[in-house]
Amino acid sequence: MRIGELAERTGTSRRLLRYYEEQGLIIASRGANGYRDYDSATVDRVIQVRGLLDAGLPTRIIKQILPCLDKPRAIYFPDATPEMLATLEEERDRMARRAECLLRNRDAISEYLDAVREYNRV
Amino acid sequence: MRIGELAERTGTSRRLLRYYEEQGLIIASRGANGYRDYDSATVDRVIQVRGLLDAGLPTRIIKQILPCLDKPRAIYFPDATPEMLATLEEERDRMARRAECLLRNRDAISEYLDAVREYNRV
DNA sequence: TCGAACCTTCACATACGTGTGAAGGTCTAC
DNA sequence: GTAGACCTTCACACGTATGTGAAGGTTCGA
Repeated sequence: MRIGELAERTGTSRRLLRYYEEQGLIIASRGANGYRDYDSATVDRVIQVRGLLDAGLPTRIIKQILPCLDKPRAIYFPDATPEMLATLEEERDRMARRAECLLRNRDAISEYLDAVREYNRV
Repeated sequence: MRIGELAERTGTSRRLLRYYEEQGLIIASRGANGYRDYDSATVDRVIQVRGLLDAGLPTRIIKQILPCLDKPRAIYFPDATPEMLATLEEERDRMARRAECLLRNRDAISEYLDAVREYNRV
């Protein structure tokens, strides 16, 4: 698949797809003419990357957690240094805290909306 | 409380506290000398704002959801226009999606870490 | 064979959160 | 009264994710 199709299927501009590649978040092989050629699994990968970016993670961190997300495990574990594992744990906890924060505030909004609806009903 | 104390109690630079005020996220009264004077509740407010910023929300959105977060309700509901309510619902759902994404990826990281530990144990 | 629609790289631009420093006013303690 | 610690506004700068456009090569259908 070429970049135009990937862009359409992920709702992402070509510019950003090239940027994600530059940041090491996706990879593309090249045809004889230099055009990028994407594996169909890249669609899910891009969607996942966008979700994480939208959740506030910078590309630098996303790149670090991507190896965890491949199923089945493509990476052989000996590659994982203790520092990498520590970073991952830290980042995992950070994500949990972010999620908690979001859910707490989501609940507050819901509660507020309920109160407003109640008010308007009377 | 003046800006220095608030900065220390929230772990936030003075520069950012002024920025948050400029963005309408916190308010400060002014002493006769022009110094900002903060209510003690501002500490929690700043911490909440930082959590939301860290979770990827821009100040523009945070400003919109802040009225939901005051307890007890300081805002009288008639102020809430239908458009505001729609925006809030939308943003609430967006936050839920972000949280989901984070939790899903947190789980994937945990799983990966478990697998690595298992590998290293053998 | 020509034009449209795709692709390439390169580069400049913007919004946003944040850092930093200048130039100057205020307060407190010695 | 002066030194130091606080405050003020203003402005320039940076990193990151993104937009946009130029200049040019490729592919494909009429």
